[in-house]
Amino acid sequence: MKKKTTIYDIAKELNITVSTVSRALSGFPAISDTTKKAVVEMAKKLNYSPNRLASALKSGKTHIIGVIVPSVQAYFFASIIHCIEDGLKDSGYRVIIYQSNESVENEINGVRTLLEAQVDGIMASMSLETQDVSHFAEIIKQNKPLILFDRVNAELNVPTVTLDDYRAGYMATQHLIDQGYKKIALVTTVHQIKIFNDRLKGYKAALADNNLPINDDYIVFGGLSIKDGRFGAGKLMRMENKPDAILAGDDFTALGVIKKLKEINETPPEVGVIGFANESFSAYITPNLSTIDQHPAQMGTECAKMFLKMVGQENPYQDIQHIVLDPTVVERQSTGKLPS
Amino acid sequence: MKKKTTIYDIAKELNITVSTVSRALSGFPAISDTTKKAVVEMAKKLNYSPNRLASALKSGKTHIIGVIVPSVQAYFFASIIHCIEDGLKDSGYRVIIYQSNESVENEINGVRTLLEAQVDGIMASMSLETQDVSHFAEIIKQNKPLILFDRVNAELNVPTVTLDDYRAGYMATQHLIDQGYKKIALVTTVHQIKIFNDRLKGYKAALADNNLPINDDYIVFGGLSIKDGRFGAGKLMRMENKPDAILAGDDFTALGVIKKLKEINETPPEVGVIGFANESFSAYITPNLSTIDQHPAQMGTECAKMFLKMVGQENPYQDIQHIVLDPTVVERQSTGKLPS
DNA sequence: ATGAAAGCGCTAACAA
DNA sequence: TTGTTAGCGCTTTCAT
Repeated sequence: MKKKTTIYDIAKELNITVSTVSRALSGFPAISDTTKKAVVEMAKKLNYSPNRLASALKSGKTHIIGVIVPSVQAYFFASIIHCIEDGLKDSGYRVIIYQSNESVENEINGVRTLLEAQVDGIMASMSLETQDVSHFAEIIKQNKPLILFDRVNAELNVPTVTLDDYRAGYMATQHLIDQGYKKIALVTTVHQIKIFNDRLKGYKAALADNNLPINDDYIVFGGLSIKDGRFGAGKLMRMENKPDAILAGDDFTALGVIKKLKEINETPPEVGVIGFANESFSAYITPNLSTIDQHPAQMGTECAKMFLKMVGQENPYQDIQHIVLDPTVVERQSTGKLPS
Repeated sequence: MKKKTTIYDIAKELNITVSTVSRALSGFPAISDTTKKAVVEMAKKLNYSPNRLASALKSGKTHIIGVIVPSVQAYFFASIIHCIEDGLKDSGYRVIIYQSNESVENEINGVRTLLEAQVDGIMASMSLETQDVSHFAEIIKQNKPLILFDRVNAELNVPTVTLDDYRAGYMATQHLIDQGYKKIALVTTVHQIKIFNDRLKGYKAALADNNLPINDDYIVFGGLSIKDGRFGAGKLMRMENKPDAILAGDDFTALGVIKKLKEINETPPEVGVIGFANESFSAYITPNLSTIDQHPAQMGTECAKMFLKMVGQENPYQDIQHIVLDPTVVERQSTGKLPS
């Protein structure tokens, strides 16, 4: 393997010094056009490719930002990442993705790995398991931008981009009520994550505002997955006073609920079902799934904008903003109750 | 922002030299247990975090490998990545993901970015647009491992992990024939990608082997997406002598086909539909979609293994292997033709 | 407009 | 077992 070309090779070839080459290559103003042109040409001729590692080591800036998400397999997170990349690419920032797979341990590892890789900032959405957030504190201590999105934590005093989850829970419940459902159950996660708590509050508030009783037996705490959805629906529908609609913690859970309901011949919209996230499949299943759109694209864009703002100031945390997006109800067949 | 702790700080504190610290931290054998323990303790006390950049610059190894995929939103690619990560993590390699979004330009950018970031190797699945592959040649020139998977290119003399796509095309077609369909159409991509050509050959071979005519009008060349599926199905079903089954280029396309067929009251399995990739939604749509499983998990695992083997040898390309996996038919409702 | 030189944090060959 | 020292490839301050 022949040695890679460095700025030294270019300098030697042109009988100038590395500093000149460095400046010519990085668009430094005080450089003659002749020199600049010669350098650029020689660089191309020698097939020069800069070593970002070296420049990062010296400058302390890698122009790489790390994004930690539970999983990239969810369309929701994939979309956010896509928009973060998009919003950042013009500024020369690259994104590297780290998946926590809903495990705190992986998440801690992720923060460490990214920090050791000297990323210029981190954006994260927490795993379901995460309670203690001290691993994130290290990022702040290093004075690097940390932005939390969707699954955030109030303890950490950092900028956030979230959905108004209280409203989301409220709207989903209200939608079911508007459609004529009266006995509305909730299948959600046991984990103490703010957004799920907020949704729960929204759910309860909507019931209360409509003078409907809050039945604790109607609230199933479990996981969020197709399997959990099946389980939750099964449990609910075996009750004596069974619900006539189910609000599921996310679309995967809602999918499990629907599958179960179909099996026991309570096919939606007979029993109403609504999910969260507007996952890509939700429009295609039968009956297709009503859901709450959480606007991942907008969320990603806002994260990117916020990051750019933070790196622009000497103290990234001098002005901590919290952006809250409005949820939207996506009305489909699964909540289209017919008048009885 | 207070300065970060370096090995110099640890050395000074302990009155030893940086080399000792470096050795103690990296598990060098010839070091006394006392020193090692003291160093590790002091490192923890000073909240030391290594700067991988510096060590990478010096050693020439970043222990990061880059993966280029068309898009992470497809479950197929997300699964591959997941298994690559899994297969590599015990060896201390980290994965960074670059999405080409099916554009050559992005792909070229991706190779450059990853190379400049000094990754230790690259795994890639090519974009639909890619014809010229010279950007990949640079990786080989640098003598870094390059592994191509799924969407590969024969020009590049590198290890590959692929599905037997000829067989996949053949099996899908044979399955439709076995189910009683006789007039089988194909909706595929215009792009000259090997795997799609192979499938086309398999499709034709299966028809020929069953003494069924090959009707060129039954082969629609377009894109691969829900929209393209709708379009292809529409075009096919408007024909005078319309097909009784459609083989779609991937599951997204198949989904579009199904939607169109339902609209025009030719709901599968009346007209048979089969896709490729076993995307996550295919089991949940109605009718649920028969498809070809391409074993992404195995593909990812093989990529990881191959990489580890390649980095272990002084010349990574001394023994170029091509791993070919066997496709599996996943039989579901969309091809469940009833005897007429 | 260009050059000289120090140094980012770490590793590793050579010495002791 | 530990220390000395020379870089890895680049940026940047201070001269010129």
